[in-house]
Amino acid sequence: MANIKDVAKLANVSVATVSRVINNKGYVNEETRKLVEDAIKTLNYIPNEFARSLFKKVSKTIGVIFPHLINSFYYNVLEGIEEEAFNNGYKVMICNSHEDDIREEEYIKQFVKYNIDGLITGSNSNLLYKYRELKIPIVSIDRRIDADIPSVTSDNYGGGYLAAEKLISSGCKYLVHFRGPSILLTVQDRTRGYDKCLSEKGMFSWQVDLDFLEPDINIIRSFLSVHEAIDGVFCDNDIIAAHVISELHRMGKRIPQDVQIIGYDNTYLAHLITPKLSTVSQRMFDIGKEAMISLNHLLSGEKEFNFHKLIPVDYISRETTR
Amino acid sequence: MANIKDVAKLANVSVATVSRVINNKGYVNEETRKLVEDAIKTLNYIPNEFARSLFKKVSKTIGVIFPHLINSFYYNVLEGIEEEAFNNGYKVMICNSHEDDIREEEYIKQFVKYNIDGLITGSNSNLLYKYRELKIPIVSIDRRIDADIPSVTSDNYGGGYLAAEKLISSGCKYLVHFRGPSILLTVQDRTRGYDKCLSEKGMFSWQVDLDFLEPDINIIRSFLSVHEAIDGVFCDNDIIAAHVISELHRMGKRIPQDVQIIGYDNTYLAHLITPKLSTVSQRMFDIGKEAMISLNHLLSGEKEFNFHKLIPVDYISRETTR
DNA sequence: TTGAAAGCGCTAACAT
DNA sequence: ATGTTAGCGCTTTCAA
Repeated sequence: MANIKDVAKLANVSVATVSRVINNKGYVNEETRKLVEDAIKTLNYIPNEFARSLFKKVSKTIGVIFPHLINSFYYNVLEGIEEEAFNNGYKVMICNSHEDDIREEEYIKQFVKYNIDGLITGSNSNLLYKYRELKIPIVSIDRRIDADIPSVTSDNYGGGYLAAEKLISSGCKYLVHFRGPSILLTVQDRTRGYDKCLSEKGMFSWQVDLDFLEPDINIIRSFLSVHEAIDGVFCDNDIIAAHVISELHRMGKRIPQDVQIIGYDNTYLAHLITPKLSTVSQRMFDIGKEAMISLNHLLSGEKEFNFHKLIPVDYISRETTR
Repeated sequence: MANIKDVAKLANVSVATVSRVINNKGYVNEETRKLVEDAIKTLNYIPNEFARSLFKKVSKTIGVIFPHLINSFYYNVLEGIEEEAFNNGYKVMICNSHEDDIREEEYIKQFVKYNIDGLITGSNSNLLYKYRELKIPIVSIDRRIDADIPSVTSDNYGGGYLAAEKLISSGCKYLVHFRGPSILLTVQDRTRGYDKCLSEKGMFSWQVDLDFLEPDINIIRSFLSVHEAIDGVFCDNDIIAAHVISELHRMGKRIPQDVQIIGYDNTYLAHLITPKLSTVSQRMFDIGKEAMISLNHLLSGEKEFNFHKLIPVDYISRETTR
């Protein structure tokens, strides 16, 4: 692998000149530039980023901390981050914390070793103080850690509100919210939005906690059998909604005539099941992209931007609502 | 951020000694070691990996090239890679090529800038010669690039064979294979395995190409309406299988009495739809893990290992087969 | 057992 | 417009 000295020798100039050419900085004669560029080409020279970073103390790398990858939300967000990072010359180093603080700390150490310039975190941990020690710009996803740390959040409150509104305006009287684990902030926000709309309309709804990935079908079944009158269901993801639908089928209910259902996430599941699922869609790619845009602002010293971005959700009307 | 000099000063030793301590290399008195370790702790010192890499010419980083992230196969594999990499002190830098050669080349450049130690590629591009120029160990996923490049492949041939065998042994006579795009190697392999079993049993099957993510329902519908006798269907993923099932429902066919169906991938979709889908399951996490294990062998100079790993598939029997 | 010093590849004063 | 050189933080010979 050729280095800057080799190039300088071949082009018959000093390393400083080569440096000027590759960084497009300082005066350099057009002819010498040509000479250097030719040398670079023939030697297939690519500057060593380590040497550069060692001096400049920036790495053009950002770290991303996520609790999992196996979850459509995170890898879609990751795509958005990666896209925007790439366009700005940043590399992405991923940390999969597995919700494990020890592991996350280990990763944070890696991050300082590699001098990452910035951090995007979607972790649920309480390692904020560790993040701060890094003394680098941080952006938080789906959670407002602190007023001075920019965040990008999906409008969960709005999503909950929207779902309630749709259900009520299309005539539902007896509602249930099959939600995710209520320890999660996102779930709490959706519940608040949902409840807000309910109280505005003077309505009531049951709330049932379920696991996101493997919801307990027996809970759904027994709830539905006890509450025969239910005619409106809001589910915190499409998986739960799919289970509810198959349960209602078993019970001989017609959808959407007897019961209307709204899911969340608009996964491919939504248009696969019969009837096709009406659902609230999160703009995951945008969330990632916006997070990286915020980070970029921080990185370039810009202070005037929307510090706490709320990414809207979209309601996708299909066949499970009237 | 403290550096090695600060530590040396505080411990009243030379930087060389500190280096010996942090690398556990060379002679160092137990007492001095204690001194140094204390200094490291009080200063919260973490060695700068750039300076280290600059000298040692290894980065403890590997690159991963994937065509997408938005695809359960890739992010599950990524989890496996990440897990094993982390356990061996390697960081993962991801490259999302978007099936775009230009973009992939750009990333390869990034990789050399950062001196990555090894590469795992799941790309479908023809940039092998570019990879080779990197002069670093490479492992290929789901594709055997070349005899001298270790690969980790899911047993697609076996999966196809297995599906045919199950269908035939449970009495199917008129078969169809709704497969993915036949340009894909994985699809070709499954088809070969499937056909092999068929020819052994003296049977025949139709082959229909479909898109993996958004299969054209009209193609499925028209095929099924023309070929009324079909009683066995092998689908190259669960999404296609789900569409086939809803189509068969529409036609008034009973599953599995009239028609039996086998999917592929064992996504959560499989146990969500009614009836629950019998399917072929790929060990995605293992594929990633094994790829990193192979890379690790290469990285540590070991030459004696299984160069071309075939990861078995599992048949998951559910309600769409007899 | 420890320290001094050269050097990894690059950048940026400073000098010319 | 170009070259000389110190130094980024670390590792490793070599000498003591």
